[in-house]
Amino acid sequence: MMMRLVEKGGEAEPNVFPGDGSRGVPQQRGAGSPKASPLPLNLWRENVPALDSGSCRMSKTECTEVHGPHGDGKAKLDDSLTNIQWLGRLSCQSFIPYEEENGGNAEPVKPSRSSSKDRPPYSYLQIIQLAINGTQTRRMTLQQIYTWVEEHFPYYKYIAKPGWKNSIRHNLSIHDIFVRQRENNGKAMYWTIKPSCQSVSSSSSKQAGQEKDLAISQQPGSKVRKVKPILPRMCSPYPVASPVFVTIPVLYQTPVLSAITSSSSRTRRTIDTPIAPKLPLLMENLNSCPEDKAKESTALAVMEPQKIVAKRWKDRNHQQSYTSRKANRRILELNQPDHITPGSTSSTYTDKNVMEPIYVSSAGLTISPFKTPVKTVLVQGLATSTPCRDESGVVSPGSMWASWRLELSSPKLEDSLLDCSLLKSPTHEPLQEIVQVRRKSDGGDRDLEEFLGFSPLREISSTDMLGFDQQNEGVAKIFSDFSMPNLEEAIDMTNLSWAYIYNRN
Amino acid sequence: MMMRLVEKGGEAEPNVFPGDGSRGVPQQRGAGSPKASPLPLNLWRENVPALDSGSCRMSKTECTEVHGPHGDGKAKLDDSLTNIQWLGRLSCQSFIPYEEENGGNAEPVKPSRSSSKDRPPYSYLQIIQLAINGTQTRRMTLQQIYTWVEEHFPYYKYIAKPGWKNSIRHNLSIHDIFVRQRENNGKAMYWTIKPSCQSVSSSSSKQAGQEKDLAISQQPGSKVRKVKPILPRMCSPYPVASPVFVTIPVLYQTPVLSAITSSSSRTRRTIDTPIAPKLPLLMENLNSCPEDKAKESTALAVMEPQKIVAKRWKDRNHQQSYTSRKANRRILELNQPDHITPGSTSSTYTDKNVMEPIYVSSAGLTISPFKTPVKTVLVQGLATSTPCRDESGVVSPGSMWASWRLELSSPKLEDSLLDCSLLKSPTHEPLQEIVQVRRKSDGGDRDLEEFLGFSPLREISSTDMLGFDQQNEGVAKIFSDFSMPNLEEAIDMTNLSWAYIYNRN
DNA sequence: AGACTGTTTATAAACACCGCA
DNA sequence: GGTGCGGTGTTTATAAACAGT
Ligand SMILES: [Mg+2]
Ligand SMILES: [Mg+2]
Repeated sequence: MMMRLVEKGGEAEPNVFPGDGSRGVPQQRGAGSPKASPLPLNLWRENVPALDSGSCRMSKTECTEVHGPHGDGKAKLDDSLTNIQWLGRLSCQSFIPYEEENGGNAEPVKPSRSSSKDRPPYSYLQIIQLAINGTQTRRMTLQQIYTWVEEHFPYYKYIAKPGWKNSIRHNLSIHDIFVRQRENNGKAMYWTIKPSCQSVSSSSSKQAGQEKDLAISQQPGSKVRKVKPILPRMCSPYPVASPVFVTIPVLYQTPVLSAITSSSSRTRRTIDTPIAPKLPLLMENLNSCPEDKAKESTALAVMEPQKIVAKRWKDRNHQQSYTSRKANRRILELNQPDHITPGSTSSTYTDKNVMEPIYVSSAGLTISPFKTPVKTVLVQGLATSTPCRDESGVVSPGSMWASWRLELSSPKLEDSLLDCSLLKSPTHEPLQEIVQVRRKSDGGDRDLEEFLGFSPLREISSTDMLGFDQQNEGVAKIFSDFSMPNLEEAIDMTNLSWAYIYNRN
Repeated sequence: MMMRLVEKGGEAEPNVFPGDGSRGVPQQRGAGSPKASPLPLNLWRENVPALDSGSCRMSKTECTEVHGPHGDGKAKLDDSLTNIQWLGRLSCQSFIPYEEENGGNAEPVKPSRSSSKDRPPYSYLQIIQLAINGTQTRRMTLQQIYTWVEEHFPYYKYIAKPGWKNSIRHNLSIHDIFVRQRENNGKAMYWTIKPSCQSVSSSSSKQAGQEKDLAISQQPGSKVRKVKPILPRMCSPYPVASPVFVTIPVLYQTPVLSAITSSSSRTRRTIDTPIAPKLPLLMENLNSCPEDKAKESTALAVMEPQKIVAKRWKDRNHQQSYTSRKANRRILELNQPDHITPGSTSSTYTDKNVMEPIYVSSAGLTISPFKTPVKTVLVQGLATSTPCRDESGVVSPGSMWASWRLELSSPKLEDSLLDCSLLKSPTHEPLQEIVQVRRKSDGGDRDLEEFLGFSPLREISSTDMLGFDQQNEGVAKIFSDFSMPNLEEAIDMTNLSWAYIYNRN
């Protein structure tokens, strides 16, 4: 009797991690009914496959629709004795008490938290962008995305429930920055990233669902599974960065759209959101990173969980709650200057031309797909080509996340060029960008640096184009559809440079 | 000891249905831990509050953050003995076997399936549109939306878990057709519907999650809770309709964007999606519905579940699977004509000027917020002012859904006027619309009619504006932001009429 | 300080469509 | 040619985290 596993839409089961010692050991299924407990017992599979094996009685014939790791969609109906895909079946899941995870007695099979089998701190949105941007052609089939993810994040290959592929497809579908394209002559469908959205969305990373088990684990007396280490959401989109050294430009902000948006003074979001002026890319002020370095690895910024940062801040400030508005504002003030009109002489943000590494997206554009205003954030710059301190053994909160630096092959720069001059507003005014640069080690920042353990990096982020309030993605849609130059028109960007941000008024 | 219920983000508990007999009867909590079972036991609360009471031992002090039905946000910390909000606590949920629900012994407290306490067959997207469009000003605060929903759909007031408010907010946020506006002078935030999207999305209704329990219930030997009666997704957006009598226009379809989209012949979606030409609203060819009727009640189309339709079709065609492509295509061909170029003489869809009721959105525009192409669908027209047959007692599949006709106060027509002339493409070509009209009782339709039990209604649906492939919403965003006339500029639409769809070529 | 409001992500699921065997 | 099935893509529901008001 062959029964089909409808679970997870017939998605493939995760693979067995090589050298895990768990190969062939069936996973436990808890106390419920063996196959179809009406209760979704767990949201995450255990970090350690086959951690507890013993009471799992899943019959092999129950899983006929599993296939291999880099499934080409052809491995079907493998019910031979060598089929061990079902080993990691999600319902065969152990319930490790929360304390046990943090407890001293390290179980032998349990990998360290900084192991690469941990869940990466990137959202699906980011992961897909990383995948697609990691290719030369900047396009990928769905299967290629699957493969890339599995190869770069073993978590999805070995640990995650098969539903992660559903999530990949879901994210491809709902995010408009991902556009389906059909191969010129062939039949294959490729997923691409809209040129106008060429940046990793960066709210690194998921703030949702990541700790849905935490509340449960905090219930007294309840034995709960582990919380997957996913970083909480950070505020700022952070582009897929290649380090570029520029002279820090003046921080200007132009009230370009005050007439268009005509928002009342209460709509803080519209008003405070920096408007993106047209950013001229000139050569004078840029020390481009050596091309080989840029090509060798495009590092992605790694951030610490907000809670860790907040806790440190809290500890340092004597029980000051990290939810304190004042503290938050203090941090944000460092990151996001007030609205500065061109005429105003805000001494805090006057121009200081210092050579500093700045991370920009390869396109030099960061169009946020989100409605929340782009904020500069406390980010540890990791994209420098200098080798980072190796955290051998000790798993500090900082190093835990530092291990998630991605080694990505740098995409061809010319592939990502955006001809910004074609971006026009309906009133035929050229779009503008504002680049925010957070200054370093200035006054109160020192506190922050010390408490953070690193120097907050300057950051460039261009925000909502033309300030369409919360609908900037619509702008991107339109203009990308109409005004975007062909990707085939390769333009050498390696010699482009950032100029001073200018105020066109 | 006061503990805060984090469940559902502190959302209010549902109220007790008046005359339910369940007032004051605590809900059951199953066998798990009383308050915080780590397992999300149920996705839906039982249809019948306090259906099984006995083992619930939830203490009153556990629920301090519940507030009243039409919560004004002020009813907090009501832990008096009169507080019975916790009666319906979601975890106090009974597990009624699937058969028991359909079984003969009707439990006294269980309402009939066609009761208004059943879950309405509308998605949140639709519900919110219904709510907002039901007001004169076409805007609502969040609380007003809550209240409207509770008043119009008792399910949400008495049955649904408090998470439904979260879903409302979620839907307001993710759907770009909902735009936040601040009151001119005041502080209140209002939710509005973008004028360019003035239609009820009408994929009536949810196809997701609606039957997530069905698969479980089909597991042999597993006792499962009931399946909430939510209609599966229909294909076609169907506008919030006021019946308007027009002469059926010619079915034209203009390949306006063939140059712009430049999609290969494989991208079926792009090619087959009708392009929306500019729709001139003239007076000659329209017999507007009497205003009083239109004002009295704007009915929404009620559709039958797709599965029911499909089953009937299947039964009628002797075991022909409803998944048969041929059958499906047969149906779809009736609904969606092939791409008709202006020059082509498609005799199937030539003009027949017959007076027929057509349901159009008050704005005369139906811009789909979806990527899937708009398809006309088998829809039972219920928006006529003639009283519909009352289904007293008997719950037929058809009448079950017919009971969900909404009695909505007709919104002011002048509020929804769209000045289409201002919709311009970036190439300054006026946008065009195509109106699809399905013809009635023509040839093969007779089969369909008979098997359906009603005459499929003609339907007007303009589709993707300018054919931005799957990104029409972006277009709407832009143009609504830039070119939409003020809503304050009231223009009398009651005398407007439909003209023949014309091909500007 | 806390409640309410709004945004984003994760996850599961239903289902349509399509290509292929 | 038909047909069934699996892969792909879209949409909805729900829960949750968390930021903003
Ligand atoms: Mg997409
Ligand atoms: Mg919205």
